[in-house]
Amino acid sequence: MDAQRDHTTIRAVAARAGVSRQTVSNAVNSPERLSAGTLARVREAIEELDYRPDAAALALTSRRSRLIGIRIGHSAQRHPSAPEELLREFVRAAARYDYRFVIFGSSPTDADQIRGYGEIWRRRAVDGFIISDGHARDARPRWLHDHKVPFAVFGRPRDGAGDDHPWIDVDARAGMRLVVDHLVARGRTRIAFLGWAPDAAGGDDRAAGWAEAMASHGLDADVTVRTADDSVRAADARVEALLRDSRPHAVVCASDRLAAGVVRAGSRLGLSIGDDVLVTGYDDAPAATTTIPELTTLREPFDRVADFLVDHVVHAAGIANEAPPRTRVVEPQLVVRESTIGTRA
Amino acid sequence: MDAQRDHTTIRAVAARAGVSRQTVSNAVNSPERLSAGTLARVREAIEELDYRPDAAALALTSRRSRLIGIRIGHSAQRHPSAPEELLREFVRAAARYDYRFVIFGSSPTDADQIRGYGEIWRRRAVDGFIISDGHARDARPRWLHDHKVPFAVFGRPRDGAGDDHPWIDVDARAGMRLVVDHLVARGRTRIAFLGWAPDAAGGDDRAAGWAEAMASHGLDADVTVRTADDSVRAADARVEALLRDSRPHAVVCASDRLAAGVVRAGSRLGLSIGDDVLVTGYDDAPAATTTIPELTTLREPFDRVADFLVDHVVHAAGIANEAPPRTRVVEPQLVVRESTIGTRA
DNA sequence: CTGAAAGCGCTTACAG
DNA sequence: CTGAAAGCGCTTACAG
Repeated sequence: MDAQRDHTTIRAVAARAGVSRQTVSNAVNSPERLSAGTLARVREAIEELDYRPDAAALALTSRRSRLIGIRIGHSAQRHPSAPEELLREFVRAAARYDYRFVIFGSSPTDADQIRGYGEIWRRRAVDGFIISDGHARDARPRWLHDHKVPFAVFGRPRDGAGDDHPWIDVDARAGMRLVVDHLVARGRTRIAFLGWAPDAAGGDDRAAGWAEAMASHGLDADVTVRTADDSVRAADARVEALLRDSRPHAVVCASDRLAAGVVRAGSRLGLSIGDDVLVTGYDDAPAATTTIPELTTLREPFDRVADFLVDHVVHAAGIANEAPPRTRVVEPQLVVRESTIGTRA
Repeated sequence: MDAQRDHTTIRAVAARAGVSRQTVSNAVNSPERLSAGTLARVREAIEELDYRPDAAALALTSRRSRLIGIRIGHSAQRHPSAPEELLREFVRAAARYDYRFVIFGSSPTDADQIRGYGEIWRRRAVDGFIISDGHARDARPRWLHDHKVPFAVFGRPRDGAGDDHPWIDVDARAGMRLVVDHLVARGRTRIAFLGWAPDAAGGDDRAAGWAEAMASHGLDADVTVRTADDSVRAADARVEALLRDSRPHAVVCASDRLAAGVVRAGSRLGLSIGDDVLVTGYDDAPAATTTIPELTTLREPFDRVADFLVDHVVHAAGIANEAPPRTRVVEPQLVVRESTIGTRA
């Protein structure tokens, strides 16, 4: 049962090398203090015994767990709080500092999550948190800030909330401009928008971006439909009348799942998606490549997002690294597929 | 920078309650040893100061991190090593014991992963591991077993590998029987199978299960197609000839993505999926509900899988809980959707 | 350059 | 019932 018995400790290495424990510690942390001979001897012992410093002891003395906390589960918005692809980038980014991620669950409400942060923080089980699903009227940043917990947020503060914490966001407006420009270049002018019910979440930037881009081309931005949730089924049901009555040349969607619903509804109505009507998604989620035709969409640069967020938390935890700027906005990338250029292209 | 300064320690609680530090420890761990009065006083102090024992100190004295390691990323098979839904269940299951998960990355090769396990284990950064993507000729269980690391595997050992470690698996054969029975009940007899190239991964059980179920109905199991990878595109390309030449009544697929490819190809050929030809998937992944029509599929009981695996690791780490049986096989559940009953149903 | 001392925050025996 | 002692595995000053 007690599988933890036979770990090599610093004591064993010291005995093997014929030095004191402090000298072994110095060999690991301040090798320049040792004579070449001693250093070589200690290193050999470390090698032979395959010694690694104990994580708990290290955390206790350094007051640093080398762990970052992140919640997984549904978010207050319609997306998972941390899609797998993003999680993967977090792990990669943290590994640059020999940090790892601890995942925990909780309900999507801010209050429950704050309780969770508090519980973990009081135990000093992590060095900080990343909030991967920042939203409007978000109570979490303030709490973390007030409690002096290192953290950084994916998603900009809204409703005039202060910029008193680090955040990074994707410029959805710039993304929507790419989309609309692309559709206009394909000769479409009657371009509708399908989004979620307004609620100050990220979706509103997507809607606003579409409207702005339309205006910049001198086009009317008056055909808009909203669904209650981010589901294929809801989009399908909600968009059918639009497709039939307004006869748009293209439908710009706030997500790939919504776009998949448009593809469904359009196909059922006998429209050729990518020819009769162009459809675009957002996120480059798995749904973008399971439809017929595949979806033109916008991909967020998760790698840069993860680097930024991890850099901040690690820095706030006292690890020496270049202090990143307090905030940053990055642009999504247009991924062109059949849903806007047709299958015969 | 040093945000970690103002944590409440056991010393502060002791001072506040006017007792020694051990007495505070006893109040937390062995309350029955204290007199009612002292206990109340200590508890009040804990409450007022919002004290929680330090995780690192606890880990150091108890030799238990209350952390389980799991790798995320691509697997040697065609699936992600731990889809988000499964990860969520892991987190829930671990929380029952006040355990959490640490995630780390690595390439999909066994050798790299073993290196990773070793690195983490030597530091005693976790109490054990869960392998969520056990496969044939899997070198990881042996290594972990030989090094006395607590672990449990999702996926049964193959190639006559010993049952010397805990594992749980989903009975794909039983699942395929449900699928074939369902199709036969819908009056179909010419039932084809679309799977992956044989490679001793889990996919082979799915193929074998289909063949067995066919035989049990006295049906020929001779129409089979294999793709190189688990992609919609590959399935689409690969299945077109089958659909055209063999004219099956139904296509049973080894995954939802493959099934989505069949839906694509079938629709392009003018076949009505769910009527002319029935299609089934496997996994109840997001892809299952983004196709038109939505896919009948098999869902694996991730909740029971997670409970089993966590119970084992936690038990091996010395936490008192009921020792689960060494191995277990659970059955998937048939989820019937339009792809086998038509949209007019 | 190397090691004896003290301490990180806690727990487990063990006296009193 | 309560507290003084020793220790978990390490590191950081600080003597020598």
